[in-house]
Amino acid sequence: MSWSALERRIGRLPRQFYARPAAEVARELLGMALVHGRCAGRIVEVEAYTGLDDRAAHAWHGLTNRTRVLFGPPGHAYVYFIYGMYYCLNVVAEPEGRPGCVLVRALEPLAGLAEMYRRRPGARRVEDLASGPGKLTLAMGITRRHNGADLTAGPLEIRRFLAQPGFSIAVTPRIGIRHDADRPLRFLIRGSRFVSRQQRLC
DNA sequence: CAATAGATCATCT
DNA sequence: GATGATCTATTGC
Repeated sequence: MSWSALERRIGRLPRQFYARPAAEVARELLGMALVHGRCAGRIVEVEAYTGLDDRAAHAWHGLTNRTRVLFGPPGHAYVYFIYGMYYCLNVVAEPEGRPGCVLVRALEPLAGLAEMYRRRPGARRVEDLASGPGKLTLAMGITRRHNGADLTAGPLEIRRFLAQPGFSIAVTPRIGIRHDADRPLRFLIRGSRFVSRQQRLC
């Protein structure tokens, strides 16, 4: 196999992967590997936020200091602080100027488990390490320093990995929002033990 | 099991 | 000054 063919199968996702509608990017991020330092996890749950037409999206109010990176080029991290305590990691989607994004909600830990347990003292089982948006940023050591980070170059990466087992995708409404709460924009790997909540189909 | 309270602060009204 | 894309511990059945 040529190097570029191998890259396409196991390499870091290129910017054009992200320059598509948020729901499409969300769906395709399932099964990819999020990597930071020695820690890595398989993405098993995501939510799409479609931008200006989505009352649940931060970008719904338009461009502010906080939402600036959402309006920037795709393939960057949007990390925000919530409930005075937790960080949430999003991936900026859509072409530049359109603020769609994907919230990464749960990971199946793959590597660096000892480090993850150290950062998540409350976790008793592997399933507790990164089964929620706030948990996974803790486990992976992601903070506001990563806001705006380029996922196609730099320490935080998303990679395709070889030997991806087949899986099917479940779709449900998004979790923890008030507005636009019925849109089917949450995507999970069906049957995964590592998702934030058991699936409610729609 | 399910339901609920409390922690705690950046952001925007 | 209110709110929020959460998590954990605790209470109650």
